Amino acid sequence: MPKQTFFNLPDEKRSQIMNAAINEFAAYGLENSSTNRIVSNSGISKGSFYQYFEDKQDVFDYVMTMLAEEKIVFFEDKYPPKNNMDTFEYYRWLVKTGMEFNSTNPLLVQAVTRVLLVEGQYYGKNFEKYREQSTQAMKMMIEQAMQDGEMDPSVDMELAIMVMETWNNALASYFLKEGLKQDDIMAWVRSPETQEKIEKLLYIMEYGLRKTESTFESLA
Amino acid sequence: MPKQTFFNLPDEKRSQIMNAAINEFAAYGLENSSTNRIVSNSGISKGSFYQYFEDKQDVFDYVMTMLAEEKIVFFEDKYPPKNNMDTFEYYRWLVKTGMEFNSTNPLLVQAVTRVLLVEGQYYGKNFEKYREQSTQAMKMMIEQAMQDGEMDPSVDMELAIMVMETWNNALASYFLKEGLKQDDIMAWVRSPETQEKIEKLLYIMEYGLRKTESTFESLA
DNA sequence: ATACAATATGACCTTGTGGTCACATGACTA
DNA sequence: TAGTCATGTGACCACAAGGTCATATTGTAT
Repeated sequence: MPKQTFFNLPDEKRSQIMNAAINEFAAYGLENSSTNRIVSNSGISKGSFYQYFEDKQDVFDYVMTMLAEEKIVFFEDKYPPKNNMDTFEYYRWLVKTGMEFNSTNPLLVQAVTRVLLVEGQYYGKNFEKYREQSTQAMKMMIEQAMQDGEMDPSVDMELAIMVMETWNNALASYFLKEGLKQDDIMAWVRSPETQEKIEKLLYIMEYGLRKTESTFESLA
Repeated sequence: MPKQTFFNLPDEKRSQIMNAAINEFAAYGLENSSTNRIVSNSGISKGSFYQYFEDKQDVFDYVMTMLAEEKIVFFEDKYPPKNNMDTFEYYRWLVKTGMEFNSTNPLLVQAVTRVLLVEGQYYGKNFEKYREQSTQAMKMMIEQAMQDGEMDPSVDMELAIMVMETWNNALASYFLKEGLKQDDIMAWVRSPETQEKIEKLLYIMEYGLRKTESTFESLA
């Protein structure tokens, strides 16, 4: 956690510093980030930096906290369009709403994703609590789906989690790779083309690549 | 490419150097690797290093070349168990044989995977040719599957490639995360447990997570 | 044995890093 | 006005990085 001095700062200065940090982490990750650059890009002195934070890990932890808090606020007043949804339908809603959230602060998402996934910190000890939290949520969803007879029972829990984590990561990567090119990222996410792409991907997750009786019909 | 002096070296010394380099890249990636450590771990002097290589990118390029060459040699005398295989069956064979190859030199695989996927160099210019090569191979496989009516035609080419790349990466990550813990990695790959796990994963890729009429039966 | 080219060496260079600290500034109190 | 204390500052530190180069060593041909 940052020191008290940091929280005593005027809002504008605080967000200047955090913006510089987020930019740095998004561009360089945690290991290759430079406190010198963060300092010079946020217009504070080296000495001040160390009066606000313990070290750069401390800054990054706070970036993670910011993301978590913003996500909670964002989802607070979002509810699925209807009750008693099919689990897969619910997951589709989650994915789409998650993408809308990502659009509200893509750099923040990129910074965290880069460090957790790309730098592999996700499986380190520092982030165990976040990981367990998200795994737990997926577990509940999968159990629900199995109870309701929606999910193939020959797929065991461990495997199902791996599959869903894989898709979550793939979707996040897709969002960052394509989305960050756009001028208006939210418009891009909401466009019929992107929506159909997501639908199709999730359709493949549900029904697989192989041709069977049931076949995807454009939902556009 | 390394300089001629490097290829003049006795075999043992050459492989000492390359082993040190592979260990370094596997542990630290390319950006965070240290020529100083490579030098001291391979028992040569700093000066010699720069008489063999331009810089560390040069070393890594050669690591890539080694992997490609070893892979070609390995696959040279491996043929699918039967002709006229279903494309998905062929892909399953490819994945399993690929895992056997990975077991023959897991550190080399880890070094390259770490830099390409984890460090994101895969999408940079340096590796365009490797990427296009593998994309091309997948494209051919998918086209074949579509022609034969095996693959869902509502899945367009771009999407199918993304799905298969996603699974290739996920399988590679799984192999590195679990396999490197094992004493005898080849035995682990060939064990019925691992084989069934792969079968199940590929089954999900084919048929999806949702419960339908056809359901996975243990193949053990 | 001599001469010459190829190879090997590590001290040294610059640059950037994370981190410290003696001091300057400024706001608030007595 | 004088004193106090939180905040701000940048020169400075030790260290590791990638890379260079004058010199030492080795191998080979005559």
